Amino acid sequence: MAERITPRTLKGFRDYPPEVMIPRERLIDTARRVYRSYGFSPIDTPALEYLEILAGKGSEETDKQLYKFQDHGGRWVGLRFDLTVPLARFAAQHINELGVPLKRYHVATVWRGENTQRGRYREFMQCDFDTIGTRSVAADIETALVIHDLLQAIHIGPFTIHLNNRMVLNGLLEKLGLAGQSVPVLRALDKLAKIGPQQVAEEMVAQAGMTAQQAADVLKLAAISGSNQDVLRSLESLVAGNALGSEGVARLADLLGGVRAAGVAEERIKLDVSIARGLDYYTGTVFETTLDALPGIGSVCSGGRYDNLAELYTSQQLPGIGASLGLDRLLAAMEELQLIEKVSTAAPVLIAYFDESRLHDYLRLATAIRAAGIGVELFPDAKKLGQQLKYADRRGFRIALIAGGDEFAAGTCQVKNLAAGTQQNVPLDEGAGSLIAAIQEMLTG
RNA sequence: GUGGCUGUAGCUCAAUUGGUUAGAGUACCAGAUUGUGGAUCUGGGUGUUGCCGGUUCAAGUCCGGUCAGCCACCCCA
Repeated sequence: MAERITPRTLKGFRDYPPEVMIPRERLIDTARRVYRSYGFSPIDTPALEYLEILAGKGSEETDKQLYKFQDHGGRWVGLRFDLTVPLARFAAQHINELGVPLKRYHVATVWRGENTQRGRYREFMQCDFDTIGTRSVAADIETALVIHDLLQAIHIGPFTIHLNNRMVLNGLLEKLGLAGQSVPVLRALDKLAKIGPQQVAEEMVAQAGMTAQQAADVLKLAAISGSNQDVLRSLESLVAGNALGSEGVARLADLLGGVRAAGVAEERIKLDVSIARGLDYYTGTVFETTLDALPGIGSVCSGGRYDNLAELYTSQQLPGIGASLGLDRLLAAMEELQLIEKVSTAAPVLIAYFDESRLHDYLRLATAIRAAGIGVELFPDAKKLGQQLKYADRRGFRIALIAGGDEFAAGTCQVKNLAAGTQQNVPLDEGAGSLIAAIQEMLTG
């Protein structure tokens, strides 16, 4: 016997069986539909890019996580680790043909060679949407609305979109004479919920070179709470006299007003000065979205505004705003909330292969039902009916069609509702119209 | 990248602490009136105890390595 190769997957890489893939695709479809409804258009870019494009950001961490190698022509190449860098390159290369604003969405796989943990894999999918080429707060509002509609569309229950604006913090830092220290400050601030104000203050003193008083002043910002209007008022007085900070507060007010005008319920939106997002390229509005039922899993949709997306690749100024749906997290949440039905068939109807001499009749039936836009599977073997029904049940089919000699003689077909256990005899008329109507009624009812 | 925990059937777990042929539930397959599933009954073990090596008369059990998973740190563009 030949030596066998052990079937296995790489660390951090996953197989997706049907019952995982079906809800996954459904979620992605919903995201695409919502993105499109706002005029975002799909793009795609190569998985593999010149290493210099990907490594352009130059941070050590990036470099460590990047999958890189020499291709057959000796070129140094790497797998994309997010969709933002490819977008920047794409925009720099094509913006003159496409014009602004450029509204695109991109659903694609990315790779990071980082250490794995629950929910952190080396290959995963991102679902980004961005608006490039405008500073208008209208784009910020629209981004919030897309997040809102998306979460609404997946029926996952109440959620909260947390809003902040980097300009507020940067304005405050300017006022305190700490301009330029926003990166270490944000990094420390981001840990607030985890390690508490005391340790955050210590880290700020140690990492950002702040005095204890300055750290306390910054933490004062993070401690602001109350209704959105209360927060706005507190922020106004905190950054009073600083142009940047005041603009940030004004933009938050505009964003809030716009979202409200578009009909979003008040409780869906929360000004939250404590959210920072770890990413240091955000310069204005930042978003995080949590599920009220599962705050512990963190943000399921995050993003923000950046000043200059493509500065590494072009002299053209390309401001933008966008966000990314946390697909894996969202699916984990749906699983935990038991919103995912265990289904491993993509078609709702199974035709039992009952009578071997009737194969052509079954095929004609299937064709007619498919033509009506309904997915049908014909069981491939003329096994015992009980087994076929068991198969239908296990896979999660909704309806089984049963037709044998008796039915064909009477010119009918049995339509069986598998969940309810009920069934009815439907005449097989020309074009199977009655049958299709019965199926449709059963599927919607 | 650092440190810790774990790895037995598809899944959840057992195996008297090193003792001889690795078990149970569930799932799966076949059958129980060759036309009706989710129930019941019968039969079937489907496993290189993750992998490689070491210690020992004897290893699922102890040791080392490796691979994988989980947790914390780091980081998360």
